[in-house]
Formats: sequence, structure tokens, C-alpha cells
Amino acid sequence: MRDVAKAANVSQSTVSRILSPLSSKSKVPISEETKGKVLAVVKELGYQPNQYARSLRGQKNHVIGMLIADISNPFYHPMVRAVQDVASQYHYGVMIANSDHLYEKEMLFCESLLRRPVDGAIMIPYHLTDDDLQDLKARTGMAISAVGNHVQHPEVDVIYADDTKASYEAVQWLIEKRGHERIAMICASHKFPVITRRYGAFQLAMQDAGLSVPPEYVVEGDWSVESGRRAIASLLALPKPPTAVFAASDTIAIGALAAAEEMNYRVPEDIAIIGFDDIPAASWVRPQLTTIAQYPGEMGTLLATALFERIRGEYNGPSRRFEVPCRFFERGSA
Amino acid sequence: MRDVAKAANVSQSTVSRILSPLSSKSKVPISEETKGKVLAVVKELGYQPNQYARSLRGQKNHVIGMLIADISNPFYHPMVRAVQDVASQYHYGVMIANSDHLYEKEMLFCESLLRRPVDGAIMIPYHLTDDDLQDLKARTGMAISAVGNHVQHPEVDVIYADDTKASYEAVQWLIEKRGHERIAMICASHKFPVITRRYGAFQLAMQDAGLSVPPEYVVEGDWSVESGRRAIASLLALPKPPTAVFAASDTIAIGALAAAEEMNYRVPEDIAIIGFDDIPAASWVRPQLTTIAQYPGEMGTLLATALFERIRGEYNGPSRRFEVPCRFFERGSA
DNA sequence: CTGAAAGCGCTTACAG
DNA sequence: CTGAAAGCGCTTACAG
Repeated sequence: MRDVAKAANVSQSTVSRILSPLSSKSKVPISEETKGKVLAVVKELGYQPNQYARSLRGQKNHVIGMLIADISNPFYHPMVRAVQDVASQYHYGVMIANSDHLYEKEMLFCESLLRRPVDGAIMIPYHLTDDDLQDLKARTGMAISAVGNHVQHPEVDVIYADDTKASYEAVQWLIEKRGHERIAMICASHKFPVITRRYGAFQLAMQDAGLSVPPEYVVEGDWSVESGRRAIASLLALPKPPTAVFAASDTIAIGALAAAEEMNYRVPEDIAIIGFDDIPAASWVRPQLTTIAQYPGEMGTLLATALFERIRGEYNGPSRRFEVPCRFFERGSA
Repeated sequence: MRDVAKAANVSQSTVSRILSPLSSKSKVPISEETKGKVLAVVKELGYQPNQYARSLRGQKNHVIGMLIADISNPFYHPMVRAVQDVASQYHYGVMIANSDHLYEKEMLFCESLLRRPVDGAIMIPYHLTDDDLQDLKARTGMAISAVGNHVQHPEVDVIYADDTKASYEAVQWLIEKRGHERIAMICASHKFPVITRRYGAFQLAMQDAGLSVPPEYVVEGDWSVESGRRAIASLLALPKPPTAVFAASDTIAIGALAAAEEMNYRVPEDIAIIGFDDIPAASWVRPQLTTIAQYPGEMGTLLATALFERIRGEYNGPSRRFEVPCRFFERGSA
């Protein structure tokens, strides 16, 4: 910048004002002549301002952080893409971290934000509490948007899918429209709020229909395809196996589907399978997966839009909550 | 840091030396007593050094950049994960950008590295030339690892799959083991070096077998599932349709498979399909995809390892080239 | 073994 | 409309 100033015969202050016209709220006017001269020199030298110096001195970092569970899970892609797309509109970078569903890694992410401040963070917390978020906000002042109805912080914007209702209705559909009575559920850890919701809805639907769920019908794994394979194998090995399975995610359901087929069970005749998410592969497998669609792309856009409204000072009131409805897709697997 | 220094009754210099013992190559010794005192204060105050200030003053930024084509393509996930995992071992952050296979966005990524310097970059360039990389290196001095045999810069480490050979052999297999004579190829843009290689190998294998490829047997789309659907439809509508198709990626092949089935063609009896990549979904679809596996996880590890060797000064010689062999998987679709 | 001081590259009151 | 100067939070010669 000094070189630019020298070459253009103006002060650094002037160069700075021309290059960051938005940040100076006091809106200092600059003559068109000086402006043209400086811009020409900038172009000629190919000068790019150092963003770290700006971060250090100014109030904006021009980066946001994003915490997801696992970049390999297709469910997150549209969300990540949507966030990246909104961010790049504002010329913001996005730092992405995976938590692998581990509290420890979620905390590491928060710590990294202390060392490398960002203007805002988008989180999909599986363990982080409202207190943890409060701590982060108190120490950094950053804007936060999060996914999940369990997040209740008064200043964190929340986007959530109504998965409780969707799960209830799917199980109800299995019972009423398909006549199933022996229904199992393949979950991930019950420590996750999302599992609490979906599993709770499953139990409630069964209970409301007067159906009982033997404990061995509830299998706890992780979110992987492999976990789905293992779970269905144990379920089908039961003396009285279920006739239908509600899986907490499509990845789990796809594993279950593949393993059931390999064990020579017909889907949905011998065992019906319902997934959750409607990832692209849900329509690639055969039979196609009956599943509950979430709209991660839309969620990502809402998340990023809300975040940037706060970052840009266009909104700074209390927490806003957006519900993104789920949608049931009846396909071939149930 | 000033607060820490004050509270511990030492100078800022001392605090800095204790917190960044590696960076001071002159290896100034510190008394254990002072060290303990300072560390205690750091812990008590929950102090975290500001990484931007470090970047500005020191020589390390503790971030790397990663340019991929599209985070939605499963092929990149193991690569991204591997890179993230190696990076976090060294306490490095990773900034990820999507190029969407656009030169313009690849250049934008390079520009962003000028504004927000990183210690190294991992790239999967579809358009960027060696000159572009040279430009970036000259202006920033950063270390670079890249994917693709077409990258020939003398100081950029390159990881590449031998997709030319693998493609040739797959087409040869289609001809010799399966007796196909009318074979089509679904490509992405021929501007991509990767397509040049795979398409060139396809043509060569056909030629070596004395088989001709009518121009309408070469369909150019993009990398999407949708593109595979469109391509197979146009191919099957031909007066003399092909009996086998070599797709440039699994995403394309999966689209082709689904569309062919919907049009009531049997795979592989009516139309055989071979993909490329062996993404997880290749084993989820029915019939399972016959495909050429690449090992993106391994590639990611090599990429990141080579990069960090340069970043950490453990290596600074000329370009190293690692070939990661492909592997053919005969499954159900061909 | 420790400290005082300069400076990384910017932005922003303050002064004119 | 423009400039001189201070300072963001660190690291690193330099001096002791």
C-alpha cells in the first residue's frame, strides 16, 4: 500500500479510503481525479490489500466459520454449497471444520475461532450447549446461526427441520397405510438431540397405535452405511424379526437395504425400510428409498442469510427461528 | 498478551517466546520458573493468541487453501478429509473453495490467496496453467501440491492417477473380454486435461482393436448425474446405438444407469456401462457399477504430506511426482 | 535468561 | 478533499 501511495503521489490514508470505501462510515469524500489515479496504480502494480492487516486493525475479518459433522455425508453438501455461495457473494471466505460428532472436536472448533476471529459462525452442534455458544459469543461477539430445534440461545438464529412431526407421520404411515406392527428403529447415539427427537416420535407413534417396541428393536449405531448394514443383520437374526425399519438417516437406510438384499430378503416385501434426508443416492438405489426429505440447500441459504444480516448490521435483535418443513417421499422401499 | 505479561510480571517478549517456542529459531532459553508462571496465567485468563497478528508479523499463517471443483462430488470427499486430517495434526486450518470447473473461479481462488496469504495450497486445477501457478508462487512464495499429470511446474509436487492406462485397459477389456464393438464414451468438456487423457485412451484402445468410433458416439456433457441421463438417452435413440458405454465418471455412469433402466433397457445385457472413480454409490446402485477405482483418500494424504514437508522446511527441492495406481473393479454393470 | 523497541500492513480519529 | 500519526497484537533482532 505504501508503494501504491508513493507511485500515485498520495498518502496511504487516501489509498486506504479509496480501497475500503464502505468501512469508513464517516464517508469521507474523495475527488474523482485522485480516485482514478490511485485505482490505475493499483491495477498496474496488481496490488492486493493484506486481509490479515485489515483484520488486525479494522473490525471485519471477512471470513466465517462453518462447523459440520462430516463432510462425507451427502446431507451436508447442499448446505455447505449454499453457505459458500452466499459467502462468496459478500467476498467472504469459509473455514470448514468437521466435528465427527465429537464434543471434543466441536470445542476445538470454538477455540480456533478465538485464535482466528471470524465475523460469524454457522454451526450444526451435536453436543455444544447454549452455554458453550454463550461463552463463544461473549468472548468474540461474533454472529452465530445454528441448525437444530434444541438450540435455544436468545441471540443465535436457528434453522430447524420439523423432524419430530415428520418422523411421527412416517411411522404412522407404516402402521396405518402399510399395516406394519413390528417396527424397528436404527438410531445413532441417543445423546444426539436429533436422535432424541426422531426416536421419541417413533416411540410415540407406536404407543399411540397401541403397538409395543421390544428393546431389541432399537439398535444404536453411528450414521454410517456400515452401521446400517450391521444393524439390519442383527435385526433380521432375531427370533421374531421386524417387518419394517425406520432408519435415522439415508446413509443408514442404504446400508440396511444393501445388506438385506445380500441376505436374500426382499425389500419391501420381507422387510420395509424408511430413511431420512433424501440424499441424492436415495433415488439411485433399487428399490428407491422411501424417505423423509430435508432441504439442506434451503437451510444453508437461510442460515447464511440470517448470519450476514447480523454481520452487516442489518439486523441485531433477538434470535429468529425458521422452520423448514420436511416432506415424505413414498418410493419403493416401504 | 499484554495482560498476560502484566499479570505474570514479565515482558511481552517473554510471553511470546514461551507461547511460540518453535518459531524462534535462535532458540532462546527460558527458565522453567518463568515458563510455569506464564503458562499458569495464560490458562487462568484463557488467553488465546491472535493468529492474524502472528500472520502479519511472523512468517507462518497456519492456514492452507484447497481448491476443488465441487464439494458435492463424492470423489473429492476422502481427499478433503485426508487433507483436513493432516492439516489439523499440524494445527492448521483449511480454506476450501469450489471452482465449479470454471477458470474464472480458479483465478478468483488464486487472487484470494494474495489477499489472505496461506502457507500452502492444494489444487485440483482444471484450467490453471503452469504459468498461473508460477505467477502465484512468485507473488506469494507459498508451497503448492496439485493433482493431475498435466501439471508440470518444476516446484509443484504432483499427485496423479494413471487414468490414461486404466482407461485404455478398461476399454480393451470391454472389447476383448466382453466382445463389444460399438462402444460410446460420455465425456465432460474436452478442454479438461483429464478428459483429454481418458478420451485419448478410449480412442487409442478402439483404434488398436481396429474398431471405429462414429462421431455421434462421443457425447460431451458435464460431470453431473443429470448429464449422464441425457447422454444415454441420446445414445440409445441412435439408429445404431452402442452396446457399451464408457463414462468419464461414476456420477455420469450412475445417471446413465438409472435412465437406461427407466427406458427399459437391461444393464449390462442391452447396454453395458463402465464408470470411473469408484465412489461409494457405485456399490449401492443395482447392478453395481463396473468401474475404475481411484484412491482419493490416499491422494489427499500424499498431497498434504508433501505440502507440509515444504511448509515445515523439511524438503525444498524440485517437484516430486507420485503416481497413485487405479484399479479396475468388475461388477455388474458391464 | 529477560526486556525495550521496532515494525508487519493496514484503518481511523484528528487536524487542516 | 487530503495527510501525519497512532495503534491493532503480535515477533524478533538487539542489547544487556
